[in-house]
Amino acid sequence: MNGGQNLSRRERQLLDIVYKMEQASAKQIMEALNDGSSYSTVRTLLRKLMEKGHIKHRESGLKYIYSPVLRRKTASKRALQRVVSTFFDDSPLLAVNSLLEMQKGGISEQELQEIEALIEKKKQR
Amino acid sequence: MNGGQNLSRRERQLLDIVYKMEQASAKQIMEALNDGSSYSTVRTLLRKLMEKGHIKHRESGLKYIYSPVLRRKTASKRALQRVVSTFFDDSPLLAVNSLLEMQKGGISEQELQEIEALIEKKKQR
DNA sequence: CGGATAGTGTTAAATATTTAACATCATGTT
DNA sequence: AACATGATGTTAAATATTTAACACTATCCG
Repeated sequence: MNGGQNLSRRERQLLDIVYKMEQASAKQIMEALNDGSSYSTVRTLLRKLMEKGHIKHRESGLKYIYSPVLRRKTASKRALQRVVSTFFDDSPLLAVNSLLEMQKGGISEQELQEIEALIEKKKQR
Repeated sequence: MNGGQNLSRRERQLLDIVYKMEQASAKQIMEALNDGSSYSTVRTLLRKLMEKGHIKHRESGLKYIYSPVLRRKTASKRALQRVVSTFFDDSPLLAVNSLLEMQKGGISEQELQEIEALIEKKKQR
């Protein structure tokens, strides 16, 4: 059996959906998956994610609404850290550079200015 | 059997190491893993990554040196895209913000200026 | 009530992953 | 030559993942 931290491929996939949606029922998650997975399958995976402590659920009427245990901010930092470590030699700068170049949902003039404002703010500390 | 794209947990772990190191022998990868995995185990995983088309090898004397098939830049963009999509509502701006706050290997005054320079450059297009 | 519907709980078979043993082959050394 | 060394090639057992069937429970509706 598996201690608790590592996630299988499918578990990771489901967990990412839960993070993305913030809150979702098993059915919504099944729909988000959008492969042919059965409802049973999805629920089995959700149960395992619960057992491993990655998600929790609350009852909403009859059904469960699932949500992540870690705050999104915490999880996102870890995810970014991993990418920065793997692909950018641990340099957030290089990662920022790559983000600036990102096509899809590219960064607008306006957003560039917001980033500059963030930087100015950060400099002052 | 598995078509070719999806990576198991362990395969992903190995592939990340290969991306990080750019080039490595099976032995180096085994050392980088730094759990008790046997040499055989590592090689089996490398073979699967080859079969799936994620890495290639060249012969160096007697042994193989493994390296990624995708250019690091391509792979890193995909990885960032995934994180931005999962955790930042598809907003690179929010991701940049998070990177600026990153503790480990924090961004120096100097680097902040470099980022500003990048932004200026980008604005001019 | 009685049946349809929409959910959960449990369990087990099918499949994939993970691990590593064992065989082999080339090279350098005594 | 004979042996140790350091690598690869092949194969199979152990384990984990993945899938889904089936049983069950509550609510809604005619």
